[in-house]
Amino acid sequence: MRNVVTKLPTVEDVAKVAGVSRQTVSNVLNSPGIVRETTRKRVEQAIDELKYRPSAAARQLRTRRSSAIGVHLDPYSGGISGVLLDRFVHALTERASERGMRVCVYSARTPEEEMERLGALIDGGEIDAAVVTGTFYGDPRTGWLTQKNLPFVSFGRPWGGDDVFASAHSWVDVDGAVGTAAATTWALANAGPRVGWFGWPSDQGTGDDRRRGWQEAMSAAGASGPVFEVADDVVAARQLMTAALAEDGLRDRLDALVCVSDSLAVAAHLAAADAGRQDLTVIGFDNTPVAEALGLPSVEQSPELVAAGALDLLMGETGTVVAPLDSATPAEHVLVAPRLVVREPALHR
Amino acid sequence: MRNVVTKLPTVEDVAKVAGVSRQTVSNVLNSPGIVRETTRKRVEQAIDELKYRPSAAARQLRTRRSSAIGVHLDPYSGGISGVLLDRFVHALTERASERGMRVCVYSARTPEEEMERLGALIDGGEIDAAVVTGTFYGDPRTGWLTQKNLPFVSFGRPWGGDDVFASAHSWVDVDGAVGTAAATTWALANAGPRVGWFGWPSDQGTGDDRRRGWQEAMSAAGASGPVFEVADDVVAARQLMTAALAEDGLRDRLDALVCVSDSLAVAAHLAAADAGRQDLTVIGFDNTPVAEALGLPSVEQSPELVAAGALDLLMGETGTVVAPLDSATPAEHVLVAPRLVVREPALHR
DNA sequence: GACCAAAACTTGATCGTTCAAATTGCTGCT
DNA sequence: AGCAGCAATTTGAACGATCAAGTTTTGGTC
Repeated sequence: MRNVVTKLPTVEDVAKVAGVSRQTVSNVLNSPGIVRETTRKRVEQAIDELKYRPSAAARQLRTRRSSAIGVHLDPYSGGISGVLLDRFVHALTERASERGMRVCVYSARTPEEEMERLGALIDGGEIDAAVVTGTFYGDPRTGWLTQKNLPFVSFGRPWGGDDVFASAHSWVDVDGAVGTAAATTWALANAGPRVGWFGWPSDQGTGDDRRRGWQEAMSAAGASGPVFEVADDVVAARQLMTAALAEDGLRDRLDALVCVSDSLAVAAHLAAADAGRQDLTVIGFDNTPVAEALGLPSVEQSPELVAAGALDLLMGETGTVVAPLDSATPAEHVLVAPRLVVREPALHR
Repeated sequence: MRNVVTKLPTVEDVAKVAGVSRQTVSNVLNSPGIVRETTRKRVEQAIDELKYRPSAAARQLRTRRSSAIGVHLDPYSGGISGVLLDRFVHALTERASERGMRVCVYSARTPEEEMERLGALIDGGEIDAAVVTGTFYGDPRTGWLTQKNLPFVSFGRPWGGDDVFASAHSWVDVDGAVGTAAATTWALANAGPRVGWFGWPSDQGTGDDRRRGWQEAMSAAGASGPVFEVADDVVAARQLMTAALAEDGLRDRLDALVCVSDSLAVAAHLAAADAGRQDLTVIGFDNTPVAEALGLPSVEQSPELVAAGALDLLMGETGTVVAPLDSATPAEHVLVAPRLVVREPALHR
């Protein structure tokens, strides 16, 4: 087979074969409704015959739409939490391609570098919208994007705003408090009344939100339990928990631990096993492969739902193009309720 | 601040400000060498002043290059192994943007669907090259891509070809055998002579390659050990290993286990602990967060090196554009040597 | 059959860049 | 001075699609 690099067919070529004009071919592709049935069939056949595919670049140049969404890949932190974002990116890619959109990923080590990268993508017309992840207290990116007038959604609430629901931009997030509340309620029912909290130091964000869920569920049940705080590091967390179980004689006065992350849950589980309390109910958050492997129950964030929500906000529930920013329509929000994945504790007795 | 959507500046605008022609501006951007120093400075200043950024679409239309690389995101399998590919995608994105390339990800559930997606990207001129991951025995994608005449690299050898090094396409891979050999040698020196293999059923690919490393290191040392095989599933693997340790009275006749994956290593570690052999040296493969969390030694694949290798093959060691396919230059290969990450076994006594 | 409105289709212009070819300016040599 | 040769710069055309504004066809009504 000769490997001839023939010129790719264009609308013009298709038009010639189908005996119509350029524009009619274009219409068959973009607004089939306005083309007569018989003509459409003829054009479609010509398209198949020539194996025609529209040139993305030409279309993009003319329409000023790229049909691409930019997504930041957070720096690989070497920990457990990265898995969640990867699932999110994955789901976003699948949903996006179902709606005729592509996903363009980029990386940056700092918010400043990220804005530089994003700026090039935006001004170069390479993306129609962006999804920013991991928003934090005082995040400069959201304001910058708003000012740039680019449609975007953040995965993560705008923490620290005066009124979260009056936020100027759209966001999707997981309702952490609902997740930890579910975990706490389940623990109270299945393990006993003495349910502790194992979390991060106060951060005005995700961590506090999750802790609130535990707190409220405990109050509602008229119960109370100890609180431990440590950074998201397995080794440090394990040491802390080992010490705590030993020192306070806490070993036998604890029925369960609700944890802010799977990292801490793993640490707590290992520390408990060291102390001869393999039976201690430890519940994680994120449902990462680690929790699965160890058989620990964990709160599942459903990044797939988050991704779908992000696209709905950008494109409307059924739309096929990114809706332009319109200061009239207010920003919207999606809060996904997570779900507790219960695992068989018998597995690791 | 009024939110005026002013027309973005074009080469023409820059040219006017700098008092030169379109083409000279273009030259400053693409071949600065042929522009006189003083002129270049003037143009660069005009660019800064207007905050000009070239339109990706227009450039792409004219040059027939998109400066984008397509990468498949494998379906999220819910397991541990996905982490490795995510690190690879991540590293690829970073390296690519250093070389002025973007990364466009896409997803597909089957090879057929993948070829469909890729076909649209290729014919639409959206990507200049592709990276395919997870090649398997009899993979239809590589031949198809070769026929499509698109530059590509596979992460993973063309398993099952007659002569791997005569392969028609470029690939990058990790030398699994070197990794397991290192693990085995280390185990022989630090744990004892009775080192077993815990792997997958024969697959004519990755798994067999890794087993070979263990086999050869054992032979070289004049040692031998038991072999266990099971699919990559923590629960099933744990059951099998628990049974094995009990039945054969193997419990006290084993010094270490070299495993084909971290999943199996975790399973083996848990089974060993159940049997009162917390001290059993268990070595994993992939160095995922799970191994890190449990403090298990593991073979690190360095997906960062793999990504760099893939780009070198596509663009040359220093190039800034994808080299066109040239049947004269033979396909090339990069084999990355993995590295054993030793962890403190004392941690989890 | 004449007329009109709506539907169906066509034509010229345009998006912003780079290629190819033409032009201008400069240097050194005879 | 004349001119070759090279460096620096400019000009017209093209990439392949869609938009906006035209023209033709269709079908219904009297």
